[in-house]
Amino acid sequence: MKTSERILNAATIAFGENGYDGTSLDTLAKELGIRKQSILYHYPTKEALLDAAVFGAIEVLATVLSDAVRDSEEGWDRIEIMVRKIFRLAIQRPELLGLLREVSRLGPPTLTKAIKGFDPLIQGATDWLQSEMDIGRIRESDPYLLVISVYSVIMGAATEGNLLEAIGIQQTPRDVVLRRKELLRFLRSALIPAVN
Amino acid sequence: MKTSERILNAATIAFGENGYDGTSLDTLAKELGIRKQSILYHYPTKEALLDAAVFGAIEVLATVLSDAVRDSEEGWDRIEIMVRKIFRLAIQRPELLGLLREVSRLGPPTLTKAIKGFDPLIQGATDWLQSEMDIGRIRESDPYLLVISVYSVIMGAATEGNLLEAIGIQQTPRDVVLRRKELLRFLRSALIPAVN
DNA sequence: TCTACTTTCTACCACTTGGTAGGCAATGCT
DNA sequence: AGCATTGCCTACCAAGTGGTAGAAAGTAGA
Repeated sequence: MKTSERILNAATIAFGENGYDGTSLDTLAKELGIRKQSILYHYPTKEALLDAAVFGAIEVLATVLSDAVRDSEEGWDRIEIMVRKIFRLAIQRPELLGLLREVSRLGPPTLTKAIKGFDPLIQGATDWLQSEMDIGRIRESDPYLLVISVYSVIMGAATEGNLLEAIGIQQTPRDVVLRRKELLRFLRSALIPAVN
Repeated sequence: MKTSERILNAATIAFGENGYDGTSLDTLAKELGIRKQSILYHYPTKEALLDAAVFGAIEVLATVLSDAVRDSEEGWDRIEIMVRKIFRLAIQRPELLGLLREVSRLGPPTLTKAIKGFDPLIQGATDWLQSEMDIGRIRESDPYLLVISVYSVIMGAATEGNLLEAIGIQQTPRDVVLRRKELLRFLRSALIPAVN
């Protein structure tokens, strides 16, 4: 793997797990077995490195989600597949979601750029939700707010593994499946119109 | 107000908004119009200051919630009042929830202590949920996992104000009410058994 | 007034931070 | 061969980090 990619991967993990301020270029370099100046050669500043990591994370997320859209039927089925894919991402690469959460805490200017990258995703989801509402497959409400709500719910559920671990609850794969199931039931009953 | 209290308040806000690593004792002192050494007189280390801030935040949250329990009827009504109180807290003192989220990212040893402080709250909520399930007012499921899920959902919803702000959505009080309403409907349909 | 205690301060310190300047080997192009 | 470019390095720096030592200033009791 190219050095610049190795740096980006390590940075994504470090920023996602320890936060931006909690990550120093020196320790990052030490992990990679190189000097800090090599990092600064590929990414001129620490902030540029952060931006690159965030951009990469958004790209991965966008790919995962658009794959989900492509592979899935309409209606509830699509939401279910999306949740499954995001959960898999949260297990396999928890640092990605951690990084996105970190960005939302850091605020501008990084958050502003990140939002820009997210916009097509949000726009697409909003439009789709609206059309689903129009044909009555999803309950009527403000689609934009709904996207944000569902986003934060999924985000919270997918990243609550840390918490459980700290409390001392074993996180067997089976437990993860259970939690995902719980969330899906949760989302389903909240989104699907009552069948009267 | 006593100096030690002023320090604690400022620290809670700073840690909650900028994170632990993003807050330096020097800037904290400058905000307060004192020297860093005065902070270190009242709190011997930075970590001790963090612990004190976290303890205070948990205490406030515990007070708010136990007030909610005292003031409310049983069943769904109680959950609704709790959500309202937490939302009010998220608006009036967003740094408290931010701090708790930060702690869960920092991990041990601070998180371990925080969990200990939280334990009575979780225990009480779990027992109560179990009893509600027993009499059929809330759907059957693992009460412990449910507490964690509801916690992260509320946390996500209550702190998503940052996100919305960054996206550029106006956050009028009316919008907050709308989002809270949405969340309540969400929780309600997920928790209350279907009335067949 | 003398004394003991609390609180805040100045003066430092060792260490880490992100970043600059420039050297040096490898690579590839002419 | 000559030469520019790429990639990683050593050497260094100014600013900031949490923390120590101890002086100075207030405060209260005898």
